[in-house]
Amino acid sequence: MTTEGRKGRPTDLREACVQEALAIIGESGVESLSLRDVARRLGVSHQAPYKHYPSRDHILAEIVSRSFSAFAQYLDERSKTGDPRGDLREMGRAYLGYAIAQPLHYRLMFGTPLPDPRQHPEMMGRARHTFALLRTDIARLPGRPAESYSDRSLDLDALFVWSVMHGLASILQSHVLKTLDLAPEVLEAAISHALARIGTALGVRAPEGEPIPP
Amino acid sequence: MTTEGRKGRPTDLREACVQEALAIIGESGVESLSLRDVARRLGVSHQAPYKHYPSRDHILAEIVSRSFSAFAQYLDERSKTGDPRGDLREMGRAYLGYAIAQPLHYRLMFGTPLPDPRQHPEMMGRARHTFALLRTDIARLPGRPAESYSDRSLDLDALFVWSVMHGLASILQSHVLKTLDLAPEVLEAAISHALARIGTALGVRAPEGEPIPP
DNA sequence: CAGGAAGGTTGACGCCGTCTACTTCTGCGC
DNA sequence: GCGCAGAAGTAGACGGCGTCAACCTTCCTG
Repeated sequence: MTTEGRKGRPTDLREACVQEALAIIGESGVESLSLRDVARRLGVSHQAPYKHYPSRDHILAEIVSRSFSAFAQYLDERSKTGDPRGDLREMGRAYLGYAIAQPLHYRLMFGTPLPDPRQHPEMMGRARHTFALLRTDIARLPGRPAESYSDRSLDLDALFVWSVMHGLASILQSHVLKTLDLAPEVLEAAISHALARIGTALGVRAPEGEPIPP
Repeated sequence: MTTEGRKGRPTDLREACVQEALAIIGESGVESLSLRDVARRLGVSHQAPYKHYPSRDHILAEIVSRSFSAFAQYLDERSKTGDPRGDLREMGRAYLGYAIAQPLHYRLMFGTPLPDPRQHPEMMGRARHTFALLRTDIARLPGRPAESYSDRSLDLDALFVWSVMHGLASILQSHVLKTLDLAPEVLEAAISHALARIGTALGVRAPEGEPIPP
């Protein structure tokens, strides 16, 4: 192994900076991330990180890139039911579960202005991959013969489904939500309800006797 | 009138600070807003704003509050068709239109961590008002007899519709979207498509011969 | 062995928010 | 008419930030 967990001057400072920055973001969010703090926590001078990253934006891009990787991997590892309807639902659950479990990392990916994307193609590749996962799951839904389902309709529906998930993920974490004084049961049921509504919107009928999946 | 448009030492510095800060946010976003810059642009010492606001967060809260007011007013002034389906669609259009026309103000309201909401109740009142507008429009939809439509279902559907709109608004402005290389027609049609899908999701059938409203 | 690059250090600059102390103006009670 | 309190504005300082520049080690290589 080439890195040490923490402290005692890491042998691989470049990697240690990323890890420490990830930890800081997970604790208190992107906006409170400072390279000086990273250096301080690593017991290293405030300029040391600059030997490995030209600027704060560059280390941020690296972190965003890894967040996308972790997110994509998480979505890929979701439980697969074999049933297209179930698969899409599990995808939605995985998406929202991640957003709620890692709110600061989620915000990092989708909630803050990113550094110039053209300079970080692999980060963008991960984003495309995630969208492709969603697109595939939707394409497999029953009642939608592939031949009558043009690419554009598919893109539009993927965009729609993504909007619901991203919107709900953002809203569930937003300060605004707390002032609405919604009943706790409403908040608990919000995800299942939204996923069921997505099913309805896409014309997928739940089998009889299965009103709303738990 | 008690304020001057710009320059020549405003008679009402408190108001002028808000206006200048709004302008800065509209130009370059919240994160680049600094009280020193505001003071500089107003030709006033860097401490002058602090005579009217205890901290940066307080002036920010004032601005967020006004953004909510403007947004709520905009939504209230949307065109009303008299038809519940059309009203909901126009509401969606107004919402997304505002988000796209004023991306930085929209991000200010929904995309950044807000100052402690409990200290700014009127700001929260505006947010509640907006949600109530949406709730009312949904309650009026046909095919949903009021008696069988419990408050919780209504809340859940309002949350769902809001998720779509907020999600789409965010995604259409996100850097991530640009890397997906979607066809321009897809992007143009995205809003209408999402609004139509909302209709389907809520069980509202479009009249025959009206596939997707323009 | 010379030399040079990679990696780390110290110091400085100009930004920022914020604290404190000083001035200037204004209105009000006496 | 006077004095004085308080509001409004100014000036300076502090620490934190990102970043630039200069310097020092260490170690690998031609």
